[in-house]
Amino acid sequence: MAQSNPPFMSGVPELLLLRLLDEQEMYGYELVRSIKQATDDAISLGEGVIYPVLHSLERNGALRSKRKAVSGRTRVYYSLTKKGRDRLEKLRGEWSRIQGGIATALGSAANA
Amino acid sequence: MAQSNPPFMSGVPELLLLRLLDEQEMYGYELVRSIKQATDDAISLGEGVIYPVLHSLERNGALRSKRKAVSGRTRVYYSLTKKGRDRLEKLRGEWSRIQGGIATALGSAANA
DNA sequence: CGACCATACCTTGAACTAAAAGGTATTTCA
DNA sequence: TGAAATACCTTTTAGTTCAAGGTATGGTCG
Repeated sequence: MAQSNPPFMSGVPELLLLRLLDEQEMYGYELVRSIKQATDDAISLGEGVIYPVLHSLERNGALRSKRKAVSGRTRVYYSLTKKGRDRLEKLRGEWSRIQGGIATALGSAANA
Repeated sequence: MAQSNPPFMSGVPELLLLRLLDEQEMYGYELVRSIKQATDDAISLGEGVIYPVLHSLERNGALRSKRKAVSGRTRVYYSLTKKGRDRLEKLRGEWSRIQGGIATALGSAANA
């Protein structure tokens, strides 16, 4: 019946986002720049990635949002819930696993 | 006109494959198991991924292939060309960059 | 011998993700 | 006033991976 697992290394945008929000609440537009900056320009995710992820995380109860009006503009600030912190730890673990696997393959790899 | 860059962390299957072939020539079916093993089961790529990558790398001149008949069965062994080794180094660098970026974001990240 | 599983190649189709671009609205600054 | 930046959001397109199917030979076990 062809139900597909997610690609083996997705979840990184979600991971970065949760990591940053775990430290301080932020709004979407801000996260776009923050991610770029926090990764030393290695990763740059557009709004077309960020907003959908924020919305889906909120739907799942991993994030909570509150609107703030700042100088006439509306910002939607997101912060982690308990569920969000759990999710962060889970993704962190998954990432460490695949990152480690790749490192092993690239490094010693051989001598087999 | 909407020409899209590849997703920010693709190229990993290609990287693993080149890395293994750099050490010894192998055939597709063998690579499927090798990748799983070399990454400590962290990454498991199916034949549907491996074969197309092999073919496209060969088309680009990064791999060279030779058929061998082993006990009545035909195997297609692949090995790296100069171009393939260059490509390997390039991908290695790219990977190190994004991997590093993520590590930075996950680690210190904050205290900002 | 017949059935079945492993080996070995390959392709197709569906699912999922990310990239790019477009759309609305307000503020700031030249 | 007019352009650029802020801030939200969605839609379209493209690209990758996953799952499964399709062919064929060889070995194993009842």
